[in-house]
Amino acid sequence: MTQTLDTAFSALADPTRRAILTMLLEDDMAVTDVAEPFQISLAAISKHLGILAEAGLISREKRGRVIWCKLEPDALRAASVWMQGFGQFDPVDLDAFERFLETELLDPAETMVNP
Amino acid sequence: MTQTLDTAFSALADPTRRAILTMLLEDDMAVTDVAEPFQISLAAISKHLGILAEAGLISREKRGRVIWCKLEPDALRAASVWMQGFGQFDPVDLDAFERFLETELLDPAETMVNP
DNA sequence: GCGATATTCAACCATCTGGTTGACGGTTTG
DNA sequence: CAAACCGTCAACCAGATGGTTGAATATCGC
Repeated sequence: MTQTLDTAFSALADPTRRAILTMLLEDDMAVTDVAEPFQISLAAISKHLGILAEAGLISREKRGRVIWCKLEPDALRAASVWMQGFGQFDPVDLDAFERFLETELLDPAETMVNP
Repeated sequence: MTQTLDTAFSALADPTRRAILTMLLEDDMAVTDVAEPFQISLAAISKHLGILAEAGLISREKRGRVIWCKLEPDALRAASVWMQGFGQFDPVDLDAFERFLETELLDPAETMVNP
């Protein structure tokens, strides 16, 4: 449990990785396609995906020479449950979240540095 | 927003800091008292509290020579909202969380390494 | 089989992180 | 006032992190 929270939260602490998760929310993607909107090297993206997979936030499946990345929200649930214990949050404002996602999806690399 | 998530998630990524937050859930505490159950130095705890405060997760107020630390769950809300966007989580199992808290509160330092 | 494509591996680098210790500045108390 | 207490600061250290480049490993299409 503690281990799960460690890896989950530290995986989520990086804006590039959060942007990747947001992209995967739309659809499964190949590594190269995940890397496309970012300015960093493919190898760096590959490392990020490794960290996300290690944290259980995504899974990777090789089909042919392409590796497909898939969102795996179970690890997020653990972290979410932990956080819900603090404070009686208002029911989640999903409209606000949708608006946030829209801007985020325009250009993940952009919103990463410029909220 | 992105900045908030960065600092909030990376603050939450450390088990010592999560343990501190859990302790503060019970009541406000002085720095020395926060440090008591841990084996690390007071200075290290002071740094952790600085990081938590920077992330907006706690606030600190000096009264006399004692600094009181108080849980400030607003920053958690932002992170929680972000996470809720992923996956249709089941309604939070608060009973499970209470059980978790009970074990956690027995000895924060212990549960940190030994879930 | 060969060249192109998809992805990782390995080595390296700069910077951040979490910890230590010792000195220091306020505040309380005797 | 002096001694004790509360907490931070500064300097330092080992190890993690996020990035790079170049070589290596599969797999595909011709």
